This record gives sequence, structure tokens and C-alpha cells, in this order.
Amino acid sequence: MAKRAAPNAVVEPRRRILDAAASVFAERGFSAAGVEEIARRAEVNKAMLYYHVGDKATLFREVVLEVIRRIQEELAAATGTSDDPRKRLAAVPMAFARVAAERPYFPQIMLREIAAGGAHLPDEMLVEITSVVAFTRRAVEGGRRKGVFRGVNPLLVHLMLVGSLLFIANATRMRRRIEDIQPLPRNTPKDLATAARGISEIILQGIAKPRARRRRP
Amino acid sequence: MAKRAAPNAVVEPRRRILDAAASVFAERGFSAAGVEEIARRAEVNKAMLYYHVGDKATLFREVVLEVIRRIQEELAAATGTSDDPRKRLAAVPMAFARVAAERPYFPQIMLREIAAGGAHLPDEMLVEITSVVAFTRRAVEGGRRKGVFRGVNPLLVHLMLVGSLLFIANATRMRRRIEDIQPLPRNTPKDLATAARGISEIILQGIAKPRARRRRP
Amino acid sequence: MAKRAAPNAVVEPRRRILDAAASVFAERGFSAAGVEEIARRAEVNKAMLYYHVGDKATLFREVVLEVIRRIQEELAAATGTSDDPRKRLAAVPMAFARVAAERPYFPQIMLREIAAGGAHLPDEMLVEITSVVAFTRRAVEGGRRKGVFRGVNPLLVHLMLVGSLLFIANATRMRRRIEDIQPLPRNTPKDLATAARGISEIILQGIAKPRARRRRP
Amino acid sequence: MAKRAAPNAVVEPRRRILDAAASVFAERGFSAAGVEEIARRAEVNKAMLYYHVGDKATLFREVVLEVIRRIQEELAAATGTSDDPRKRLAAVPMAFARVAAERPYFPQIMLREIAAGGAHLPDEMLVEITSVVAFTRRAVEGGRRKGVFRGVNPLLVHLMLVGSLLFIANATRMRRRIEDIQPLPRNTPKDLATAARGISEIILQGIAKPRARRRRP
DNA sequence: AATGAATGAGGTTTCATTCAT
DNA sequence: AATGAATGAAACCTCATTCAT
Repeated sequence: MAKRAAPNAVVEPRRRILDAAASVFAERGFSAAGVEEIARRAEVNKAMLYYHVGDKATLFREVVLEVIRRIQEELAAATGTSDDPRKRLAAVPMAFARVAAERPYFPQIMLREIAAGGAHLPDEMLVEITSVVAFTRRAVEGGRRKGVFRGVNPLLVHLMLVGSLLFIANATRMRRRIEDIQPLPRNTPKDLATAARGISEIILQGIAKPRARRRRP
Repeated sequence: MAKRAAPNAVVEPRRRILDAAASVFAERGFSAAGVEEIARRAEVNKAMLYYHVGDKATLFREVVLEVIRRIQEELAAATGTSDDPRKRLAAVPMAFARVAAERPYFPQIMLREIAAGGAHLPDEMLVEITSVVAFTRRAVEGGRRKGVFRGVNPLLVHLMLVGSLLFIANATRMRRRIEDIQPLPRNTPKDLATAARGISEIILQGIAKPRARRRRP
Repeated sequence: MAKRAAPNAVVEPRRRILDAAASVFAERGFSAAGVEEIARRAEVNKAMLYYHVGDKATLFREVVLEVIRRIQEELAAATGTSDDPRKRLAAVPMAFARVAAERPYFPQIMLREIAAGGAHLPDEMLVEITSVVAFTRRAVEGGRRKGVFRGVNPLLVHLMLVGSLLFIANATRMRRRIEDIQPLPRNTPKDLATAARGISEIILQGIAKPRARRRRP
Repeated sequence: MAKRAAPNAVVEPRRRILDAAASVFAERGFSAAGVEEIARRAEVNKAMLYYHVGDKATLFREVVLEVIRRIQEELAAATGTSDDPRKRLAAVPMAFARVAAERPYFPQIMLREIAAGGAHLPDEMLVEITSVVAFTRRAVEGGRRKGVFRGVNPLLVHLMLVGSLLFIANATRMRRRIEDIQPLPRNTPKDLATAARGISEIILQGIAKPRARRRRP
């Protein structure tokens, strides 16, 4: 289906552009990202970039939209698997870890945009994000009803799950720089999936309903 | 003993500049922040800004340095208070919450810089950050020795404590935008101190050493 | 086959820019030359100037490179003509005079850069200059072997030939200013070619091997 | 006489400023020279520099004026010594070499200003320079009358004498840079006085009246 | 679908000079 | 005689975007 045999033409320009944009946005952030460099990495003419996708803001929105969709897919898949609230909850950081494994630029872009207060995203896209929060809320409330979780603020739990994971994913890069300067204890979590498991383990125990105290005599 | 009675001169120019810089960096991020606007907010001539503090990068470093120092102070104060590992650990998110209360721009700048991988900070400043991690590690290991915590990766705990808090602080702003669009359940943590308590409560229970199981009869 | 009929478009933008740059560098010197003015004289947008050639330093280097090439061409042409050391030597100031006639800004730029110690030129370009010195050295040494020149430092001869010519070319402008103030004897060399001849005449006699003294009877 | 014992106060501020200005003007040229740096080198407050000498243009003029005066003094001294036209003529490059030995920045400033066409000097100062030319002219014309020089353009001779010397003085710095890149024959004139002697030797022979041709039989 | 050229606005930084004390 | 602070203009350069072909 490729139009030419040129090395980069095997993948459609739009795809190349979005990938290039993602990587530059991740590395530099929205403002510091240069349209010039995105075009260069996509091996595309700058004008073509406008032709195929649109201006810088559109570029960014498309990139973010794709990852949000992927998160939603992962969570949808998890929904079907089991209705154990503990498994449901653990699926949240794991979904993020999976998408991050697929698209390494994702945690950086996401954290940057959170820090920016969503400044580069339109209303509709923010609303999409809400669906992810809703997933966690249902799990927490389900667990509560079933007596496996104590009463906790579901939003707090969500933010801890996701925040911890994204934070860890990003901090790793900074940590590597520090390790280049001074030797550090050797305990960084190896990969994000491992981190995701560590996070849900702690949080699940953290919100578990304590066993009924032994009744006083 | 202010030098002049002019409305903005009650506080030293350097202070005004750093405060203005902090607010602009928080709102816009390093690259999108304009020296022009920083100067305007500081009510200072653009050239004066260079005279008093230095270029944009220096400006940023000074701002970050100040908040790191404040975090270190808060933790140092907590160190003196008690040697209960649980209290020590709870002091970490609380220190961040306190500094954030004092300097509202802090969580945003910090999260942005984490997402940037420390790109705008010199090596020495990254090293300073290590001291904060060390505080958590000592608390976790102390708790372990005393038998109140189970064996967990201290770095993971640290990143969860700090990451959760910073993430919550930032997500709040995005959340408010969403709330303007569609009504949401009314459960956002009121202030950061409350969030800090919620976080440490969950994590402390999450890493607590389980009581010895009663032996089966 | 000009692209447009617009009045300034008959000559390629890059050419116009280099010419404009040359004239401004000559008039004002590297530091005082304004990119703004270069663009104006080239009838080009300031950004286009960066697009077509590069920054101020690059602009300068390209201009200098062109004239060095021209000098080398002139000398190469002279090499083929004759192998009389006297003619070879005379070709040196004449080459400079010819290039100066073609590009009036050349002596000024060159003298300015000599005075700057080559501060705006990269190593490779300085090396190019060496080839010109080598030409003179070969002529002087050739003349020595053939017994027409006495033993003199070839570098000294080179610097006198070139220095005199460039100095005269530049002093003329200053001299004109003086003449506007007070009347002067009417003896300025008319053009640079004449000056070049005057210079080589004096220097050739100056380094000529004196005839063998008539032996005393 | 010194007002204070402070290390830099033994020499009057005005002197320090002029010396600092001279060195910066020599190194960087008029436009690139920064008032800031001049003040720093003079160990003087920037405002004081304006108080003691004046603005940048004035600073420059004072520096140039001083060296012109010194050249005039040297030539005046030479006038008294002998009335041999050859010695008179040789005194010209030697005067420049002497002043250069005293004030190393002099040849650079001078050559730069020649290249600038005197742009930074007022009319009166240009006129002063004329007196130097006049010295050479008298020597050349005197020598002509006495039958030791042939008929040559005195201005040409002057420009060759002075131009060669200044050119050599400046080229030396560029030459050193080249030598750092590639090894070169070892024949640079050691110091300027030696160069001055080399120059006048060649030029004196170059304009010497040829011995009467042996009359044709 | 593709490109090189064009553009205007804006970015950061520096500079010579002066003022208030 | 001396200083730190102030200022406005201008410097160089980059950017996102569009146009003509």
C-alpha cells in the first residue's frame, strides 16, 4: 500500500507527523516544541505538516486524544475481565503503564499537560478524561459496598493511583541525571508495570477495610 | 525602613522580581514565560530585571532554589519534633502542603520541572533534591527496624507521597475547569493539608506491618 | 530566467544579501553593522536573511571567503603568465588592486579584520590566507636563487606589499575628509592599480640585488 | 601624592580610565568595546567614568589624541638629531615602533581607525595627523634636492612606511593564531623596532637615486 | 501532495547613558 | 568624588504560519 519505496514512506505522513510531534512535545513541552523540528523528525516539509494535520495546537490535541483513547480502551478491557473491586482498581495504574510501554512519550506529555492545567486542550477533551476518573470511582464504591474497602474519597484514590504512576515515570528521567552525578542506592523500580504493581499493592492495603477487631471480652 | 513611599517599592525589587517570575513560570511554564511579562508584574523595567537577578534561566533557578530550601526547612523542623517513623513519614507530604500554602505557584513549577526532567536546573540543584528523598528513606527504614512498617521500596514510597500530593495540587486546577463544564460529585479535597493527611493515612496503612496472624487452632 | 520582474529580484536574494552585508561591514565594521540595515539594503525581510545565509557571523565569513577566493584566483592567473620573479612579486599588490576595483568594500573589510586579529574568522579561513603569503614567499625565494633579489625576509616583503596597498586604499578615504578641511598638495595616487605599481616599483628596487661593484682597479 | 593606599589608587582615576579604555578599544574596536568593561578594568564605577572623562566617543578621542601627541614628540626629537634625509625618513617607522613599544594597544587602535576612515575622530584630530605626513614629505623632498632620492610621490612613501609598520604590528597577532594551527617557517620579525629597520632599509634602497649610469661611449 | 521562500511579530538580552543619593 | 539603580532604545535571532508554484 506504500506509495513509494523511500525509507520513510512505508508509514503514512499523518502517522509520522503525529509520532514526531508526540516525541518533540514530550521532550520539550508545548511551547518549546518547534514546528520546524517536528517536521524534520517526521521527514516532512513544514508546509506539509500544516496540510496534513494542522497548526501546532491541533497537532498537540491529536496526540493527546490518541493516548486518552488508548487509556480508555485498556480500562474497557479490564472491565470485562473481572468484577473484583481490587482487580478493578489495580487495573488503573496498569492501564497507564501499558500505554506508556507502547508510547514512551505519553507520561511526559500527560504530566506536562496536568501541570499546565489543561491549557492546551479544549473542553471536550477534558471531559473525556473524566471517564477515567469515573472508572476508579466505581471500583472504589463497589469495593466499599462489598465491604472490602473502607470509606475513602474515590477521587483521592484515583489521583494517588494515577499521580504516583505518572510521577514515577517522569521522575525516573531526573533520577538518572542524578545518578550520573552521585552514586545512589540501587532501588529504582525496574519498569513501569512493576511500579504499577507496587503502587496498587500499597494502596489496596491502604484502603482495605480493617478486619473486625476482636471483640472485647 | 523602606527607601521610598512609591506603592510598589515597599518590597525590594529583587523580591518582587522573584515573586513575579514564580507566578509567570507557574502559569505558563519555563519556555512560554515571557521576560516581558515578568517585568511587568514585578513593576520593573525589563533591563532592571537583568540587573537584579539575571537572565531567564537564572531567574528560574533562583525561584526553584527558594522552594527547595523551604522544603528542607520544613523537613528539618519535622525531624526535631518526634522520632516516630509514622509521624516522620506523614511530615513529607505535609511539608509540601505547607510550602504550597505559602507559595501557591510551587506545586505547578515543581511538577512542570519534574516533567521536564530537570532540564532547567543545574546539577547542584538536583543534588539538593536528593536530600528530600533521603529523609523519606530514613523514615521508611527506621519504621522497618522498629517493626511498624513492612519491607517496601523506600523510593517508591517517597515518589508516591510526593507525586500524589503534587499531582493533586495540580489536578485541582484542571478539575475546576471540568466542573465549569459539567457538574461533578462534590468530593474534591478542600485544601492541600487535608489532601496531605489523606495521602499519608492511606500510605501509612498501606505499608504497615500486618499484625501477626493468629495461628490457626 | 529571473523568477519575477520585481525591480530587485533580477539578482538572487542570497547575492543581494551578501553584497549588502559586504557594504555594511565595510562601512561600519563587524560589531557596528546592523543586521537590520543589511536586510534593508538587500531589500529583504530580516528573517529571510537568516533563512538564506545565516547569522551575522556566517554572513561575515561568507563575505570574506568570497574575496579570499578572488585573490587566490588572481594570483593563480598570475602564476601562469610568467616566471619572472619580479613580475610574480608585482602581481601581489596588483591582485589586491584588481579585486578592490571589483569590490570596493574589500580593502576596508580586510584591513578591519586584520586589525581585529581575525577575531571573526574561523581557523580554516585563516589557513586560506596563508596560501597568499606562500605565493609571495615563492617569488622572493625564486628571485633570490636567480640572483635578482638580495636576501630579505619574504614575510616582511609580503606584509609590506599587501600592507601598503591596503593601507593606501583605506587612507584614501580619510585623506578625502582631510582635504575637505584644508587644501593639500595634489599628489594622491589616482587609483589603486597605480598605487600597486608604485608600491612594487619601490619594493622591487628595494630588494634588488645590487650590481656587482665594479672591481677596484 | 597618592590619596589612598588602595592598590589601584596610586594612579589617578583619569589615567586608569584612559588606559583601560585604550586596551578595550584595541581588543574589541570602538563599537564592540563596552563602557561596562572599561570601567571594570579601570576599577572604577561606571558613573565615575562619565564624571572623569566623558562618554564613549570622548573616551576614544582622548586615547587617540594621546598617541598622536606621542608620535609628534618622537618625530620632533628626530628632527633635531640630524638632517640626513635618509635618517629622517628612517625615523618615521621608528617613531611608530617606539610608541608601540610604550603603548602596545596603539597599532591596533590606529589601524582600526584608519579602516574606519576616521569615523570616530573629529576634524581637528585628523588635521593633527597631517603633521606626520608633512614630516615625511619634507624628508623625501629634501632627499630629492640633495640628490640622494629619486623622484617619488612623498605621500606614497609615507603611506608605505607607516602602513607597512602598522600592518606588520597587527598581522603578528593573526599570524600567531595561524601558527597555533599549522607550523610555519620561523621568520616573523622579532620586534617592531627590527621591523621598522627592515622597512626603512628596503624603502630607502627603493627610492635611492640610482648611481649615474656609465655614460655611453 | 509537495516545496522553498516569505513574513511579521515577538523573544531574550545588552548597551550607553543618567539619576538620586 | 562616588555609587547602585534606573531607563529606553536597540541589538540579534527565532517562530508559527502562509504563499506561489
